[in-house]
Formats: sequence, C-alpha cells, structure tokens
Amino acid sequence: MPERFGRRIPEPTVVRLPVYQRVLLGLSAEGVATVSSAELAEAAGVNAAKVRKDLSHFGTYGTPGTGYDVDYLLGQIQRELGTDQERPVVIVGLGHLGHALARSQGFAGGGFRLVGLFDIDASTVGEEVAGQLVRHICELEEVCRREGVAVGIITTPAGAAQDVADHLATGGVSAILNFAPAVISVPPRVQVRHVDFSAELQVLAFYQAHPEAVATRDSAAAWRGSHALRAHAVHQGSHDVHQGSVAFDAPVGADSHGGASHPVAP
Amino acid sequence: MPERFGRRIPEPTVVRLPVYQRVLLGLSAEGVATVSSAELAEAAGVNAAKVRKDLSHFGTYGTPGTGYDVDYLLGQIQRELGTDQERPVVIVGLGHLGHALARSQGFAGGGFRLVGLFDIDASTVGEEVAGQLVRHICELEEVCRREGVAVGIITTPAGAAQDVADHLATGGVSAILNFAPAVISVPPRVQVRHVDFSAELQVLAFYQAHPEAVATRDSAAAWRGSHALRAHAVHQGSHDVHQGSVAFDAPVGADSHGGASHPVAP
DNA sequence: TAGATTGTTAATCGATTAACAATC
DNA sequence: TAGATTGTTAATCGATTAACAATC
Repeated sequence: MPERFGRRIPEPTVVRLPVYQRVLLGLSAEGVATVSSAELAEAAGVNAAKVRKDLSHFGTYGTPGTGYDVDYLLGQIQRELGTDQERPVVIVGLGHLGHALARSQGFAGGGFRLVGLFDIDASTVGEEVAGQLVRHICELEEVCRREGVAVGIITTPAGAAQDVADHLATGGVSAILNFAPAVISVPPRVQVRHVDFSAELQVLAFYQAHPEAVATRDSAAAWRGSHALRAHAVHQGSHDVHQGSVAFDAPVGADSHGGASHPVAP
Repeated sequence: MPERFGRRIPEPTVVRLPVYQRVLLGLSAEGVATVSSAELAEAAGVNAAKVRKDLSHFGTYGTPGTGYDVDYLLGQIQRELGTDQERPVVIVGLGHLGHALARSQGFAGGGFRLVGLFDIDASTVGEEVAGQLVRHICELEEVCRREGVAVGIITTPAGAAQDVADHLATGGVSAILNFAPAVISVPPRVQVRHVDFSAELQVLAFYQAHPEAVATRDSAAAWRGSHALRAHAVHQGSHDVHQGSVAFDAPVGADSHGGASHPVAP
C-alpha cells in the first residue's frame, strides 16, 4: 500500500503521466490487453523501474507475472489527470502561434474546452478563429470569472506577458501555460508552466557546441532495441503503432511506422 | 578555478542559460552595467545560490562586492551557447504550428537560419512560407546533407514523427526539436528535445485536480518581491523592462510593464 | 510448479541550498 | 576600513536505479 494521503507526487512523475497515457491509448486502440512495465517503459522512452515507481505513487494497478491491464491502467491515469472534468481554456495573443494552438487538436482529447480568444490589436479583434470570435483584452478578466476559466494560455510577445498574467490571475485563473519568451511572476495559488521554443533551440545548440557535456542517455540501448523491433515489424508486415493522436493538425500523412512498435497479442 | 575539463554541466543548468541570457539582453539594452546574483536570480525566477553555482561551471565572471558586468557576462553566456555560429535549421510539417514557427522571430536572435521547409502533402508543397518554398519530404535527407543542417524541427502529426526523425538522422542532423505528440527514438549521437503542448496542459490539469500535490515554489516569496517592485516601478513612471524580444510575432502590443523590473542605475 | 513480473526497499546519484571565507 | 557580494564547500534534499521478496 502506498501512502495515499498525503501524497507528494514528484513533478517528474507528473510530467511522465501524459506520456504513459498516450502510449496506453495507442495500445488500447490496437486491442492490446496487457502491458508489462518493461514494454510500457520502452514505448515511453524511460526505464522499467521508473514506470513501476511512478505508478506505485497512485496505487497498485499491476499483476505480478502478468503486467498491467491496459484499459484499467489507462482509466486510472486518466482519473489522476482529471481528464473527466471539462476545463475551460482561453488563449491570449492571436498571432501565428495563438492561431495555430486555437486550431489544434490538443484540447479535445484531454478534457479542455476553448471558451475564449483575446487580443489587443484592433485588426484582430472581431476575427473568427476556430469558431470563436476574438475579443478585446479588456474583456479578459470578466470572461475568466464568468466562465470559470481554468487555464490561460499566453501567446503574446514577451513585453505583454506579465500584464496578461496579472489579468488572468485577477480573473481567478489558477493555471497558466506561457509561450511568451519571458519569465512571469504570479501569486502562489497560480501554477505556471513555460514553453520556450527559442530556449529549446539554444539548449540543442549548447550540446552541439559541447559534445563532451552531453549526458549519456538510456536511449542508447533503447534505440538499438526499438530499431530492431521496428525493423522486425516492417519485416512482418504492418504492426504499426499509431500513437495517441492528440496531434497538431499538420497535413503530413500519418502513414509511416510508429515510434513504439509493440508485439501485439495474437 | 572550476574544473574546466572535463566539464560535465548539469542539464538543469544548461536549460537556465538561455533564461539568463535573455534577462541580460534586457538589462544591457537598458544600459545597466552590473548585476548581482540576487538581482539576476529574481529576474530569472530562481534563487541566487543557483545563479552563482550555474555560472561557476563556466568560469569566474563576477567581482565580489560588485556583482557581474552585464555585457561581459552576456558575452560569455552567448559564447557558451554557441550563438556566434550560424546553425542551419529545417522545419518538417507545415501545418498551422509549422507555419507559425517558420514565421516566428525565434531563429534570428539565437544564431539559427531557416534553410528548408518540408511537407508530404501535395497541396502544401510548392507554397511559399517565410520566403521559403515548401519542398517535398523526399528531398529532406539530401538537403540536410548538402546544407549541413544542424537542427531539425518536427511539426508533423504523431504518426509521421518517427519516420521524419529517421530521415533527419540519416541526413546527418544531430539535434531534433520534436513538437509532435510522440516519443521518437534516434541513434545516440542525436539529441532530442520534446515540446509537448497537450502534455503541458495535462500537467496543469493534474495540479488543479490535486492541489495538495503542488510543490511549494520559491516564487511565493519571489512574487511578493517582484510585485512590490513592479508597483514601485509603475509609481515612479516607466522604468519598464522589455525583455529579450526573441518573440513570437503575435500582434499584441508590447506596451505593458515587463516581468522583471530592475532598479536602474541613475 | 516454473517462469514472469510486480511493488518496495535501500543504495546511489545528482541537484539544490545555506553558509561562509575570500575578496573587492 | 566597512559593506557587499562572490565562488565554493558541505549539508540537504529528492529522484533514479538495482535488486529482490512477494505474488500471480
């Protein structure tokens, strides 16, 4: 029995949950009934001990000698992630990125519902995007309060991000996903996660400039393994995994082989 | 003297470097000459000990009693990040997100140059985006080799991501920024960073569903501090910080107060 | 039963943080 | 000099990992 309350879930564990969920969605769609920690680990790009440790924080869902029931485990993870409840979301900043996110498939899958788009620019306000009318930022606080908005997505330029964060916080929003290249400060009750495109590029550049600083990944072995598996799958015909598919809607065909091929029960 | 070689730089440190760089860019543009670890820390949303420890991995750049020379430190960090060299970049998958990234300002600032756009869809191939003609994916490997592409950005649906990663790897690309909601496996010489929009949303949802699991941030104190500072700045007039500005080009005005107000030398 | 795999323990690894002597 | 702040040390914290008894 894990110490159910008070449960202090390590943040790295929380970050891996959506990955496990996505893998399980793929397996479930394939009709795979059970999965071992080793198989789940390989598909998620981590190691088996981590999978078992992560899952043990929430309960004992597996069967020794057999593994985990895919659909049951999926349900448990979705319950933990709160996928059942619908969370109203707003996007602030309707530049190219804001437009792209508004039109993306990323909401529907995970229990999110887009309820508002906001911008400050007169030529953008009033435009219709993804079935929503873009409103002026001066309405932001009121809409957040009225609709009980759970998550605010900031896709403005850096200079506007703090101001928007302040309005979201005042409007009662308690979670912010910040795509603007700026550090924002918020009251303690507000959770912030920062997605920083150009910083990610710079991290990659750093490792290219300093090959000696590259951390040795597990994935070295993982790659050899999955490479063999994938080659094997292609050889056999078409046991391809089409993962998750809470995808951005880019028009590239999804006809290639998946990353995490998996021996399918016969 | 830090142990210059072999330098094993902790990954969390590498991830913070672009943040420090951005803050320093802002300070430099403001004409601020020196900055203490405490000031830099607050603007970057971390603590002072972390800043000093991070910087100490690269050298001794500060002056006891005074702090760090902004322009000198900025230069050192940019040198470490390899911002001086131009790195050719390609984007694969010209859906909404690929379009948005292609048009973003995220490349120019950090020493990246967009040299190719690729898609598999006949109706997208041939289109012009950001001054580049979209090419068919069958040309990807050859272009990567010819142009010596350093970073490949994947903005395809999940099902195509592994295939694209394979082509990039075969084409000699050694760094991949993956926006597709899929785990990809690559040979050990290839670095991968994964930006996962819907997973980030799900992490926020998890913490809303489990308020008791929220890690207590430093930022609680940081917020009170910066809040006071920002109020102070507004009071004084307009000592606003316009950070970095390696921004996405959303049309929201950058006329608000910045996140990291900073006492400016007179 | 024999084989496989879990959940948990304990060891290891690595990052964060506080504290402070050294230094300007 | 007195005050401020660095760079580094050592303690703390927390996550990862290997190993294995329990279990199907």
